[in-house]
Amino acid sequence: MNWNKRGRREGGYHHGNLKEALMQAALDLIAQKGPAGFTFAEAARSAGVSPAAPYRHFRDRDELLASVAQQGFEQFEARLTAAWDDGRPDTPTAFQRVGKAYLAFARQNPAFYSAMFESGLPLESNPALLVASERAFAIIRAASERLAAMAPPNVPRPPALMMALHIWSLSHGIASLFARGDAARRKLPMSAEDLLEAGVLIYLKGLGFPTDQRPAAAPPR
Amino acid sequence: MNWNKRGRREGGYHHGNLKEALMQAALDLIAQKGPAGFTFAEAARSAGVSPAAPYRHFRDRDELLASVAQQGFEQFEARLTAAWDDGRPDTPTAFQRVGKAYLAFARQNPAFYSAMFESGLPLESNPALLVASERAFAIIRAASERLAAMAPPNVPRPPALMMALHIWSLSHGIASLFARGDAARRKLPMSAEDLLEAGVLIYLKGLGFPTDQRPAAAPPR
DNA sequence: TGTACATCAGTGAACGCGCGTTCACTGATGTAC
DNA sequence: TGTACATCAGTGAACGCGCGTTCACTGATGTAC
Repeated sequence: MNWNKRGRREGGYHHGNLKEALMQAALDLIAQKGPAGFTFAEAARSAGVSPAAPYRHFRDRDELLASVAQQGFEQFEARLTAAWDDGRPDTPTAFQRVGKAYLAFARQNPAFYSAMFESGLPLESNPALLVASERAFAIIRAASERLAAMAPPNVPRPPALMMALHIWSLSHGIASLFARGDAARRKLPMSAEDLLEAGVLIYLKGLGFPTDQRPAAAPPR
Repeated sequence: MNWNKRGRREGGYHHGNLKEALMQAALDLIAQKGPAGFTFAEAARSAGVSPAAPYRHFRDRDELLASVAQQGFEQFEARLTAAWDDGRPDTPTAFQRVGKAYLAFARQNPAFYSAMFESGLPLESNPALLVASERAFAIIRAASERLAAMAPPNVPRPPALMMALHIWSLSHGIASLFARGDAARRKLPMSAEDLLEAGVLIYLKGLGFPTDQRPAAAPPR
């Protein structure tokens, strides 16, 4: 196969890697000009193929965009999973790390982020996209389950799903407003990470968790 | 002036209301097809004028989009102000009502919402837009100030700016994920309003506010 | 191991279309006197 | 009150352009035997 690292073919008739190359091209174009600013034809051009070639791999522009968004969710899930690290070294530390990973992803992958959350793709008509998105959320939910299980005995055990939705929403709001990687980012008198960490700490305190989140013993499996 | 309620002129040479009519047309088109899916030419057509007419009022498509976003922020501010109602009948009630108004705006005005937050307009190059956006945020901030002033004497008084940023982010996250008025809305096993209210209550509890937020006396002016 | 052949993944030319933009123009409106 | 005139806010025709899409085609690849 004669294609190089950038996904540009070098001379052969067959590209060999066109689907990936088109998605990468779309991503680059989204990064430059927003989700609105990429066209099928331009993606083909920047992958070095004729304008008819993409039709072998995607029905239309929207299908390409949906593939990009789906790949984004998969990478997002992988990042969250890595950040969670199955709750090591302790649940509260790992929990906060997941939130940081959320912000880091938004900051480092603005094109993915807007394809995933701001491209207007309807989730109903993209079941694969919905599944990928739910898998990413499942990481936050699993982390919340583990944290909820750690609630002190004297307080009512918080519903993990609600916790997860609150944390997701807070992270998403901060990411969208203050930690986005593009020109629409709003200025903030502190780091987005600090804002999120403080918010999560206050929220957990409100649920009855002790202020010092470091447990004496290892968290329950 | 011979133009009717829909902003369509009825026969005269001069439209008389074209600027407003173009913004309304853009809003309708955004509602139908997302911020990406409207063109200068189409806005002109649906306002009933020639494709050259918009140039008398807007330099280009982006300037029209920015005007729409700015008008959106102004209406948003008005809604938040009305919801806040200067803290009546009491600060905590009014505070929660502001959050609800955030969600209601997102739900009822998806076109404005996406023009304001998801159109990728850089805030740096649109000072008027930034100002309009900050005015809307100022309502949340003023409400937070008043609430922070009500903190019980035995707890450290919370920084109102941080509070405002947390509430804004949480509201924005919930609105963007679960209360949007378009097809990208995610399903939720409860109402977005309930999710937000619960989140705010837990957050305020974490700051040391009493669980029952109704004060015995009227809040301080 | 070679060969014939089916299939895959691309080409490139062509098309109709709508967009953005410019231009000289003109009808309507407002105002100075 | 009338009139002349400047200005405003539109027209409509024209243009070049790039996009989406189709089509018959063809080079490359894989596989049956």
